[in-house]
Amino acid sequence: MKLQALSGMKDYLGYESEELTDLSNRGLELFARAGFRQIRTPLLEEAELFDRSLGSGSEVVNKQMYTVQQGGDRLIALRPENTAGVVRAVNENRLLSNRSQLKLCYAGPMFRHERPQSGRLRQFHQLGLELFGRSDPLADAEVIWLGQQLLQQLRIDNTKLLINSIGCTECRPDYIEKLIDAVEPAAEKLCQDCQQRLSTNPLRLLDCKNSCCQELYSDVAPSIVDHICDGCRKHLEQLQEYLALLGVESFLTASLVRGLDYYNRTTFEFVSGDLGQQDAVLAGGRYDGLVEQLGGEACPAIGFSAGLERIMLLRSSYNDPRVDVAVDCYFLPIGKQALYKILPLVAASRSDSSGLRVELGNPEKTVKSQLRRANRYGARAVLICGEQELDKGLITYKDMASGEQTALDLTTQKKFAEQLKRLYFKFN
RNA sequence: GUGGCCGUAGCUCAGCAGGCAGAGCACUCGGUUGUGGUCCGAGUUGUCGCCGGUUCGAAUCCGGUCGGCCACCCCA
Repeated sequence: MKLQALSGMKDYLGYESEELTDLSNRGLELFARAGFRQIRTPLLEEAELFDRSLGSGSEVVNKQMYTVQQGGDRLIALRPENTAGVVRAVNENRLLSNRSQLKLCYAGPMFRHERPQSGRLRQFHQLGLELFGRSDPLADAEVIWLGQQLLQQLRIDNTKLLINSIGCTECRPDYIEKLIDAVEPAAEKLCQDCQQRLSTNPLRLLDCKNSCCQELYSDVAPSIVDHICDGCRKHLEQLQEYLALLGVESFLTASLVRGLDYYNRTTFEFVSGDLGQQDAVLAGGRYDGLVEQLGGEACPAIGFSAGLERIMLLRSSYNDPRVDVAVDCYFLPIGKQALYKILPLVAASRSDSSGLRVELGNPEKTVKSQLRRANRYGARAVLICGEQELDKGLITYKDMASGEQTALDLTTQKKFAEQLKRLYFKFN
């Protein structure tokens, strides 16, 4: 059988890999300016960590984790998301002792075993941040503002910010009860999935994509924002005020219910109409109970993460940046003697401070074919060395755009480098 | 996990009521001395995704499998 990448796993070639690195770096830099320090946690964690944080009933934990049985009954898992791991690390390294606030950011691969689609891979990359120790809506506003800044700086426009509050442990159970009461009488009209949800995860009824269900809910289902407690409502209202103040436009969306159990109060999602069904580019929410739930001192927190592959999809649909990087100087030796002369110059030109991209030809090939290749590489300058040059201690500088040729003195390397630079910048 | 469409040269694809595997682009070389792009000429490239079945004969029909795209589910 032919060897090939696993389903849903992708090779990032050339430009794609470079862009992935570049996007991560630009994001982390933006976060750093807002005081976030980097954290890099292991790709593997105990599976229990995700059971206890995301919720053992959640789709991600139930069906999408890559797990490995290790030793006796120890089950380990490739991380399907990063918040749980970060919280584990915060607790384990006691990062919250002696401080009231902690800001962390990260970028790296996540793994979910689901059916691949555009914008959905089994190994994908997320860029995100977590802010610990702040329960005030100003923290939410700052975090959401950073999300918006990130998208803006990466030239992702046409996104829409959806926000919602899913209440807290005090008020959510009451709401869920009311929701069930309202929907249950009509249970027979619901789709299969919703009938299931009614018993397993009633909140998720709200974001069913079936239009029949949606119609029913808009008729009978109470809106969650009308039923959250005073504290939660004030939090939401204050957040909306701050967002307005920051110039961040948001749309209150009662159906925005996220799939991970740890969220409370604020949830938000930046969605794009240009991504097909996988429309969330950047999403997150508040998770005030998680730190304690995973064994730490109680500590409120909020965070988000962005899907880098989805960002790349959006960028390529707006502009087509797939241009191969051109070579600056192509060294062209004619014969082995010339190679001996040229090789040290190539080495020097690649390592000096000029930053020039340098390519070396093949001394066995004809001048014609080497020049062809130099041209294909987009070389701006070619440095030719053959018998004629060797005799005189010279090297020929050829500017590819004009075809103009100049002789450079080869007597000392330093002198050569200076001349090369001068000529190169004269022509470019 | 469920369903629909797809898989032929490095790339984009044609060929498919069963009869020698194709085109464009790309690539290599050449168009007399050591000069690219444009032009002209020549040439190379295949496990037709894989395994099996039907058949005298399968890229073509059938079954399975792997991979891709899309939708559901769910999510970044």
